[in-house]
Amino acid sequence: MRSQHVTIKDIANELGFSVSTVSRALKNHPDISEETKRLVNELAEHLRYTPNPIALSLKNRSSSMIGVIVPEVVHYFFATVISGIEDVAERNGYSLMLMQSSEQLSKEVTAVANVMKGRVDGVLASVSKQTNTYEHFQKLMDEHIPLVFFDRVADDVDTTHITVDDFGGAYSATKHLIGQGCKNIVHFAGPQNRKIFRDRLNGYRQALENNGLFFKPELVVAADTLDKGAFETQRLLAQGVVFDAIFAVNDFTAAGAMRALKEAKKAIPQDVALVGFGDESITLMLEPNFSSVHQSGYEMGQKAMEHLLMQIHSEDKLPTEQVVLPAELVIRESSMRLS
Amino acid sequence: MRSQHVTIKDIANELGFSVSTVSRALKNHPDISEETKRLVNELAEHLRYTPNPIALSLKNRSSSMIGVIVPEVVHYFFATVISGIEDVAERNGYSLMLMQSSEQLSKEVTAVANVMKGRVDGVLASVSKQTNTYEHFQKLMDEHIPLVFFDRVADDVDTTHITVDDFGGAYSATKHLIGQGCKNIVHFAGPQNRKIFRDRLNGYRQALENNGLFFKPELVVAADTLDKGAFETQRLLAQGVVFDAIFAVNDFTAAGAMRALKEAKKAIPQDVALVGFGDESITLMLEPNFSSVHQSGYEMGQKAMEHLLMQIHSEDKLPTEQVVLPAELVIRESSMRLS
DNA sequence: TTATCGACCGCAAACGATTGCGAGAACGTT
DNA sequence: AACGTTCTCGCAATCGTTTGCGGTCGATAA
Repeated sequence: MRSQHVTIKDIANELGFSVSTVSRALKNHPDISEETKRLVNELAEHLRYTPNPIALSLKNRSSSMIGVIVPEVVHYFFATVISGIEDVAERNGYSLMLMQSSEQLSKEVTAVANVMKGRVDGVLASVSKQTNTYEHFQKLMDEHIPLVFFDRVADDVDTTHITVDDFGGAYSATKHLIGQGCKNIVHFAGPQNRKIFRDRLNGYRQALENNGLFFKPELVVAADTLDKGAFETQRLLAQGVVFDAIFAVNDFTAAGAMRALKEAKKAIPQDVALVGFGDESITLMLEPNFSSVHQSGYEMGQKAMEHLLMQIHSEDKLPTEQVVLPAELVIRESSMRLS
Repeated sequence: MRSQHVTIKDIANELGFSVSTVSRALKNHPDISEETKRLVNELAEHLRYTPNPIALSLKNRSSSMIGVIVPEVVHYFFATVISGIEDVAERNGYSLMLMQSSEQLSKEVTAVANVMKGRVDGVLASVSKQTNTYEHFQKLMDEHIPLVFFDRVADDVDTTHITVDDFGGAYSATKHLIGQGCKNIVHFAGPQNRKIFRDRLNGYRQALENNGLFFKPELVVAADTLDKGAFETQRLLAQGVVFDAIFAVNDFTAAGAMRALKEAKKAIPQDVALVGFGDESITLMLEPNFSSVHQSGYEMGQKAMEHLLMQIHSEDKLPTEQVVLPAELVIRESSMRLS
């Protein structure tokens, strides 16, 4: 059961004009007399006429819809990005078509196919952890559908990327810990097939080497969840590995580490200082509040949408840009050893 | 710059058939010879023809799009709901058009207006905290656009609601605290213009009265954020109000209360037991882990979408349903006084 | 030979809106 | 009186697809 929308034709019939006259009257076209415009506009108002956007889409070959493909909506960071996208889109008269890949390549491919049928004017995407081929995105490019990647980018596809300065954020976090007198800094690292996680590791490493410390492979541990963070921290302590700081690839891992440290009666930050990445809300919920590298998903979403709009509105292909948003270290109790 | 999609007409011209023949051939219509079908399908495949969904929308007066209106995407609960909606929608060939009201009535009205122009086949909505009039939703109903509310429902609008058993959840949380020996249970309550918050308060009250305790208005405090939870807890302590448990309307408020209690050196749960609502991830991140009423947003999203699909596919208006999902208390350290 | 009948395919309208072009009326200009 | 203008408005094509109705052609039956 669908609603019966009032159309231009309804107005035309009622008034005895042709649809073209009504259309022009509504757009204030000079060819139409004031009297006719008045009649048409009054009736349109009375009938609550609104133009059918689907018909307009067909005519104009543009839908005012933006396809958004994210790995998971439930990740706080992605949720903030979506929020930023939505705000800019809404302000510019665009709507969002949301699809999630659930970190699966197959669903990502489906989503891209969906989007390629011509439903959308452009696409914003962040690739799934599973993605190792970029053909589907390349097809999008081949069809000349504007595409902008954010956060998790497809390195091979030649289009605009919006990322945060993972390297710089990791660098300043590590440097900060060194400044606090830490000598043996553990890094809980994420999967190295993703550039963002490699960058964080590299930033950590570079900061060590630039500040008179050695990079010790045994202090780099694969851990990117709360449970792994707790488990690996316990393991390090049990194995008697000497360390006085932990820089975690994300806040959940840091939270896990904190739990294990507390259980082992280690003082934070005196025995072990702690810095996370992401500056999620839990940094303020745990005690001590812990330091983290702030990355604004909201801002990323805004920037991504703005760049996409520029591409959509431009006549010819714009040069691709690599936008890197600053990642700012927020220092809190968990890493303040000096006063 | 838009892509040049291949259309049925392209195939028709290439092969020298009319568009009608091509259309029928693609749909395996009996009027078309096998030979023609083969030619058409081969060329369609070769040209990677995909039907233009916008043209189909216009023709069929249905867009296969569902409008989703939520207060905030960044709330974990809503993110899980969206995830549930998306899964069911995707499985049924529907796409999501996402809009957020940012808890503002004005943006909610805009979103509804957007959706009413005929872009969508149905709407799923959860109303903003600010919303106190339901005219905009009523208009949707008047236009016969299928509408299902979830979580925060508009009581006045006669349509299907999907909620969790807020009353039951609050009841069992409170009863549990009483069972643990608590005599003076504080309730941090949400805005009472929302039914869900009223229900939680009522569940709390009913549990008290059914279990031999008096309902004391001074123990009900308006607080629904982390900061307010912390602040009001401090205030209660400072004013010397006697209480041995807190049941908070959501987990963030509970987290705030926990912080204030820790600062005041109150033992949890010995001095004050604590139960939240929502079972968000922080319940496991804080120490002690705190009890909470679990509500499955994912399931709610699925149910909402399923009910909406039923309405969309039905010829005539279905009777409205009030679906109440169970809210299950998850007991953790923060409220286990007896062993 | 003619009527009948499948088999196969095209015309055109329709969905709702836009727009180039042309047409009719009224008016003024030589 | 003949012509040119200006003001208003309608026709019809277009966007991509579907579908009722009709038309053509060859074959078979009468």
